[in-house]
Amino acid sequence: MAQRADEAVRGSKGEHDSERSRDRILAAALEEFASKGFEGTTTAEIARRAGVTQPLVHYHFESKDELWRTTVLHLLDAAEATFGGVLAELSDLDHLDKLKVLVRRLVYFSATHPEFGRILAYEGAKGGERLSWLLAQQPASEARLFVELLESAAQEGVLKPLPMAHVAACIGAASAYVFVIREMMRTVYGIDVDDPTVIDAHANTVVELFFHGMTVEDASARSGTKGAA
Amino acid sequence: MAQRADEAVRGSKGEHDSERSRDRILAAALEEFASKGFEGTTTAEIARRAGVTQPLVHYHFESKDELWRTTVLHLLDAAEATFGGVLAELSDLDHLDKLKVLVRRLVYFSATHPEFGRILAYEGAKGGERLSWLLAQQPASEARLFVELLESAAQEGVLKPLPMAHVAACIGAASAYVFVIREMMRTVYGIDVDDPTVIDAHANTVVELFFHGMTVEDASARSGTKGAA
DNA sequence: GTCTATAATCAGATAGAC
DNA sequence: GTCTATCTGATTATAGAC
Repeated sequence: MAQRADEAVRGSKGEHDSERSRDRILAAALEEFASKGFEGTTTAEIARRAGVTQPLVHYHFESKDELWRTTVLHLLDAAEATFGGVLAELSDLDHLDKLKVLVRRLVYFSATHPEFGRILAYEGAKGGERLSWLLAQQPASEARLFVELLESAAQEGVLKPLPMAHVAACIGAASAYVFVIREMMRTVYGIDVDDPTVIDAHANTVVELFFHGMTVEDASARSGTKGAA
Repeated sequence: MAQRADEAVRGSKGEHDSERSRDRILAAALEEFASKGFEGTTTAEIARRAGVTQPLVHYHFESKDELWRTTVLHLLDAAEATFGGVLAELSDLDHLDKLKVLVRRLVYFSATHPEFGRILAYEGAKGGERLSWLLAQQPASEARLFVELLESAAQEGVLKPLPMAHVAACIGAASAYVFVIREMMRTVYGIDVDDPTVIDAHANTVVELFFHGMTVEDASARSGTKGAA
């Protein structure tokens, strides 16, 4: 289902010996682009991180721009693997339960691929050709389904009539942000967002917040909303 | 209340004629640093934007690093002007109403100073000296008061017992994100986040979401189940 | 205070040996 | 497939004229 980011499917396992260097460059590029943005990233630093020389980057990927696109395609593949077909799988659930599963999956994806949120924030702020290209890719445009699901749920009466583009942006932001600003969470709160316990706590918190709010609403005050510690 | 970002208070109005160039450089630097990050920004582009020559940037500000710090101090001054002493002003309100006012003010600040969210996301992801410096400034450390207020409210029983560092991060992210990714909101949803109507809608949405949730909670539900459009 | 000119370094990309 | 060497242009910063 996912579009392959690279050129072709290898015939067998280690067919080309140097697959390793290429992959290492790609992994290094992901880190660099996510932490310094496109303009702030240098191919020399990517090469250093990957343990190869700078010209090798240009051998495996024509240009810095092409390397960025390949990097983003890999991220979109991962997103597709996480979200592709999820609505079909969940067709038995009602809208509210579908949404809860999706939100939990979004938190999990953000935790395991914080680079995606970083790159999206970086390019989404700036605009330009790279953003247009990114948004034109299939998995990105499928994100609209999330908004549509929210709108369906509202029409059904299980969600309040809110501007769902805003709601979707809020959920996306709240799900991803603590993982995007990893270093800041560590410095300010001493929280390690790579800790599975923390990821779980965040998922629970996000679901509770967006579905029921943080206010203790009523008289019959429910005690434990689970998971929060 | 705010610490002055610049070196001194001018004696009178146009004392030094060229205040204008300096200010234009600072404004240009804000745009550039926010949209391309520190590493991706060049002093030449800042100069071009400000309509001056590149060496003038170094005349008014020693180095690129120093220019970045001055830029951030101006942002922190604006934050201080928006939030400084707000808790004192609101001392008559109960915790819940205080929080609602703060959240609305946060949305408003994020809308009028989207550069702050961008720079914070950029540096917060990367870590390093600039982030440490930023977090050590007064207005940044005062942000902890927000978490403390959340915790007080929870102890009082008006908020659910949730991990408030996560809650604060979620609120901050949801408040700021749509303004951070301005270009993406325009491209994907056709929403102009500079429109005062949109800012208002976002504030209302954020308050509703975080305080009461998006679910229609109650018993007197409509069982509609109309066709899921 | 602002400019032109320029130094010194760094960036992306290519050529060619192995 | 990977390296060394290198070209060209950009980038930060300084020097010095006006």
